[in-house]
Order: sequence, then C-alpha cells, then structure tokens
Amino acid sequence: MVDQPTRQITLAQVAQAAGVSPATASRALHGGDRIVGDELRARVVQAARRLRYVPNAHAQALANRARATVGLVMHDVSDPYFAAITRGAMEVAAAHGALVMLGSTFRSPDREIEYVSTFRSQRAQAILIVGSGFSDPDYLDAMRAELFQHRDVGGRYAFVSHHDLPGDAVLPDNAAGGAAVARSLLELGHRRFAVAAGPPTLTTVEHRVAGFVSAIDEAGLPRSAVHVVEREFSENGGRDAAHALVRGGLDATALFCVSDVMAIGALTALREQGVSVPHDLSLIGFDDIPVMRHLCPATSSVRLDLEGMGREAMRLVLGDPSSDELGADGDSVEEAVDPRRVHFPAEVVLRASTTAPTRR
Amino acid sequence: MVDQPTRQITLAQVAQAAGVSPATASRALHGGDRIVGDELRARVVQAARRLRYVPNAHAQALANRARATVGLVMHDVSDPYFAAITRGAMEVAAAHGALVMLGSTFRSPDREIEYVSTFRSQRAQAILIVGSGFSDPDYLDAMRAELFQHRDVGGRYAFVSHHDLPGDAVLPDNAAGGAAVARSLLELGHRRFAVAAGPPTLTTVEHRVAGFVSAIDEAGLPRSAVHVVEREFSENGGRDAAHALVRGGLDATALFCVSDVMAIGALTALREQGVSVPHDLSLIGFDDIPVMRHLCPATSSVRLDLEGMGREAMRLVLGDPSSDELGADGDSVEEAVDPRRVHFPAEVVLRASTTAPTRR
DNA sequence: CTGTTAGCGCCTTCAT
DNA sequence: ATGAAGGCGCTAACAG
Repeated sequence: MVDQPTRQITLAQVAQAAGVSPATASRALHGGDRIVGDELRARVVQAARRLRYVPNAHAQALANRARATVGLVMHDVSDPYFAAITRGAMEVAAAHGALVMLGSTFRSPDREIEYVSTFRSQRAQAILIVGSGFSDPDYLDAMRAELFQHRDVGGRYAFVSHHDLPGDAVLPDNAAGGAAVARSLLELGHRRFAVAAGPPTLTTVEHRVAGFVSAIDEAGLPRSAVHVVEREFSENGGRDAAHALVRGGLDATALFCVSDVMAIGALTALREQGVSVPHDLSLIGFDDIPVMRHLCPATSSVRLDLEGMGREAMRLVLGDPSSDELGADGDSVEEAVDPRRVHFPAEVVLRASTTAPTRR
Repeated sequence: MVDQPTRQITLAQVAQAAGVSPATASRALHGGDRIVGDELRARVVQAARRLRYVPNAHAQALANRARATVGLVMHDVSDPYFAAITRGAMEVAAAHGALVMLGSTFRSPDREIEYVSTFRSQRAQAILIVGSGFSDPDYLDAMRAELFQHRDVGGRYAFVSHHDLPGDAVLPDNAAGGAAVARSLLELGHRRFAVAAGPPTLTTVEHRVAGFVSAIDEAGLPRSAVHVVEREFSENGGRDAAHALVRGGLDATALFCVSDVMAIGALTALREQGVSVPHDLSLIGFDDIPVMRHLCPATSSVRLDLEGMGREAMRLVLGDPSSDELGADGDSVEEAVDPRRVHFPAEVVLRASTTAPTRR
C-alpha cells in the first residue's frame, strides 16, 4: 500500500498553530515590519518554520502577489551562443529575484509560439524571445497576436535578434559585422570568397550575408566573387557546406561562416578533406563564442558581447534596478510609445585561421 | 496617460460569448470528446479562439488540473557540461509536454536550497538537482528537509551526480573514470603525475581524484608520484593550476584535469608558458564535452553521455512514457522503497594531447 | 494592530 | 448533456 501523499501545509494551518487569523499570518510573513505585533509575528514565523510552510505560489498569483516570472524562448540551451546569452539573462533575473522558465524550440516556429502561449498561461510578467525570427507571414501573425495579448494584460516582452515585429529588442549589428568581415578579408588580399550560410529565412543569416555581399559590391568586385552555400544553421550544416565547397573545386581563398558553430563544423570537414587552414583557405566565423580561441588553428570570428546582450534584454523587460529610483520625481509616461532598440556592436577578431591568401 | 492594462480574458467571458455556462465551457475545452454536445463545443472553441483565451495556469493549478512542471537546479547553463545535460533533459520534458523552470546556483549551496524551495512553492511536480553536491552537513540537512517535504506532498526528485542524499539518481562512474585515466597513463609509460582538482568538497571532484589515486596505488607507485593541486572548478581554476605546476618545476609528465573546462584553462596557460602539449606534458580532461576534439591539440578526456544522463534523469522523475503501459497488469507498489540509481559508464578517449612521456 | 469577508479563475461534484 | 454551487490557498479591502 502506497502512502497517500500528505496534503500540503497551508497558511491556515500555520495561522491555527500560531493561534491567529490567516490574514495576520499572511501579514506577518510578508507585510512590512510595522504592520503586525512583534509577539504575534514571532509566533507565526516560528510556526511556519516548524511546519516547513512554503506558500503556494499559484494561490498567491491568483490573489495577486505574483512573484516576478520570466519566460525564455530559444533554440537550444546547449548551443554555446544561446547558452552565453542565457547566462547573462539569468544573472540579471537572479538579481531581481525573478524565476526563469525555459522553452527550447529547436528552431520550430510552431513550438516558439506554443511556448509564448504557455508562458502567457503561466502569467509570466515578461517573455524573452532569443534568437533569430522567421520571415514566414503566418508565424509573424500568430506571434504578433500572442505578444500583443500579453502586452495588453500588462506583460512585457523583448527580442534578442531581429524579429520583424514591434517591441523592445537587443540587436547585434549583424549587417555591419558581415561587412566588416568582408573588408578585413579584402584588406588581406582575398578576392574570391565562399560563404557558408544558414537558411535565408532566418533574419540573422540574411543580415550577415547581406552585409558581407554589400561590402564586396562596394569594393567593386563582381557578384561572382562570392559563392554562397546554404545549409543547416548548425555544426553539421557547416560540415556539409565545407564538403560541398571542396567537392566543387574550392574556388575561393577565404571562407566566411555565418556562425561559429558552423565554422567549427567546417573546420572539422576541411581537416578531414586535407584542406589546410589557413594555408589553403582562410576561415572566419561569427559570434566569437568562447571556444574559438582554443581551436586548432585559433579561429577568427566577429565578437559579440553575448552575455551582455542577455543581461540587457533582461533589463529591458524587468527594468533596470538602478532606474527604479529615477521615476521618483514624476511621470514615467512614454513606455510602449516607441520600442527601445539596443544595438550591440560586432567587431572582427582576427586569429591564426585567417591570413593573406597564399595561392591563386 | 498610460492605458490601464486590460483585464485578462477568463473562462467566464468565453462561456458568456458562447452562451453557455462556465462549467460547459471548461468541459468543452478540456474534457473528453463525448462529454459535451457537438454544437456547443464548437461554439465554445470558436469563442475561445476568437477571444484568444488562454487558461490561467495558476487558477488551474489551484483547482487541481496542474500541468506537469519540473524545476532544474544547476550551476550554470553556460557551462558546456550542464548545457549538454540540460539539453537531454529538455528533450524528454518536451516529449512529456512538461514545462521546465531553471535555477542557476553559480555553485552556492544556499542558492541551491533556495531554488528547491521556490520550485516547491511553485508546486513543481518534479525537481532535478544537477551537478555535484556539497559535503557540508548544514547543507545536507536543509536539502534533505526540503526534498522530503516535496516528496511528502507527492513530488518527485532526482539527482544527476552524487549527493550523499537518498533519492533516485543518475550517476557517472567518476571513480572508475579516474582510475581508468590513471591506468591509461601508466600504460603509456608515465610515472609522475599532476592532478588539477577542484575543491574537495564537491563529491564529483573527490571521487575522480580518489579513483585516480587508488589506481596509482594499486600499481605500486608511491603517493609522491601524484601531485594534486586544488583550485577553482572552472576554466580559471585550470589556468591557475597549470601556472602553479609550471612555477613549481613541473615534476610530472602527465596532467589530469578533473574536468574538461579545467583542462581548457590549463591548456591555455601551458601554451602561454611555453609548455608544449603533449611533448612536454600529456594532458587529459574529464567529461568529453563536444569541443575537446576540436582543441589544439585534440584533447583526451573521459567520455560521459551527458545528454543521455539528462534524458535519463528526466525520465526518472517524469516516468518513462513507454513504461506507463507496463503497470497495466498489476501493482506498481515499491516506489521510494529503494531509490533507483542509474550508472553511466565513463570511458577514456585518448587523443593527440596524450602520448608516451618524451622526457624524464 | 487584528479578525472577518470577499473574491482571484478554474474545476468538479451534485443535481437536473 | 448541461447548469449551479462550492472550494483550492491566499491576499486585500473593510471593519473593529
């Protein structure tokens, strides 16, 4: 016979044990210091501790004393890019005492919307959508509807990365970064380029590639100077792209991978194919996740302050703790008038994987 | 003037819009198919959709229709070790439709307990404690109390890694892995060893080091053959340990880092100090996080199926979906009688960073 | 200061 | 098959 689960301990029980009313117990546990007699308060606190009372957050939420709760939607925590952003976000959340709920979409637009809906259902105070959006109109409509509804009941939300949707956002300068890569490579003497890209429906991919291509254009080189290969936005995708490039004769002296994760895949594939980096081919990624410097050879990238982006995004929705005091003097109007968009610079970091071209 | 947040849409409103009672609306939305008339059901569903109704999860929880919710407590998602485990866990959670809440402790015992309490407050159905426990008695008492209370109200919990606490657990064979490292190194001809360890209060560290040392003992070598350096359990700790070793004269031909993250730090430091791996010093880590194979040189490690561990742990608390049908024939008694402990093997993977000693 | 009362939004008997 | 009523645990007015 299995034991029946004991019932949870309620405030009422604590109140009874302390010989007071539930209201007093509630006040003693949460209310300001000067709102309940010292002796009673002590009795209540002690009873609660003895009974190991833990408030029922659901009941509290229903009776409006909601604890700050924020939902995080992202592709996959185990991807170093998202992991770094998440870390920054969690730091700020912790500082606010906010509880974080996590949703992994594994890049499915449907799951993304589903999670937003779930968080809405949980009455999350804020929702963070991390990672590139999709350009599919159905997705956009559904997402917009969810988000607006959330906002209408007083919820906040913000994006990390572009989303073609109104709202606060933390935006890496993807286009500028892509352009900077092109210029760095041009300066080293490269004239024929390969780009390992992800699906163009991801705005991040689109912007990085566009930035790169436009800088090549501006340099007066023909479009044919850059050969774009589209694969999955993952390590395997990078691997596939590299294979395709090598199989196709490798008519390039430099390879730009639109993400570090792809660059890692490409590096592996190139090694397998006997293509030497940087001797046969210069390589550069994007994001500058921590491991890039440790790779063999140390691999160039475009530095983004990932943790900073995570922190900033969380601040956007939770409010900067230090700014709480600012509103003291007057109206904190504006809000939602025009969304705040915080840009993060993207800076090329050249390492051993990138040199001047050594063959023609 | 800021708009007042609109009130959330309630079931009652949906019911009214559909011209039925709240009870009927509730049934139409959740109940089995044959419990409400087709026409009414259609009206309700449509009204709900039109109003973009989302149930209030708190109210549902209070009225006992709780959605599966599991709390995950860990050191830091951005650490690849935890990221991989989390990924596995999230996969299974998603398959169960469970919502995951995340707590980052940044290795503070207090925060760990605090998060368990928070999850308890949220009435999480299950709690997963990921990562090495602490051997501090106060911590153990407090944690035990929290967990037991959770269990008493029907909650489940499980550990990933050792915790000196009763309960289901997924356990990497740390001691065996440490011993295997020692044997591999011995076999290659090494006789003087350095170990970069984390704080011995972490059970994981303790077991890995103990396994290593005992295998050295068994080989008949003196205790002085292994020089243990204790530092932070982090990349910086690995770096510090390597520096200390080099400064101390480096009287060893092989360095065993108790985690890959430490090994990465050590590798960096060694390169900075002009110590060549593996020529001057063989190096091996533990965990085999994905990047190890990409490092320069490719770095040996002890393989652990991190994602598998995460999946298994989540299965332990959520129940294996496929095993749900097993109980069909009879009593699913036992439970809690004796905790389930699932061991995961640790297998040495030798790469370029480890060779026979080349100097004496 | 403290107790009483009335919901928060939903689900689930219990009648019909 | 549907509706009415009660309660989940807590807090926020109101009284005293």
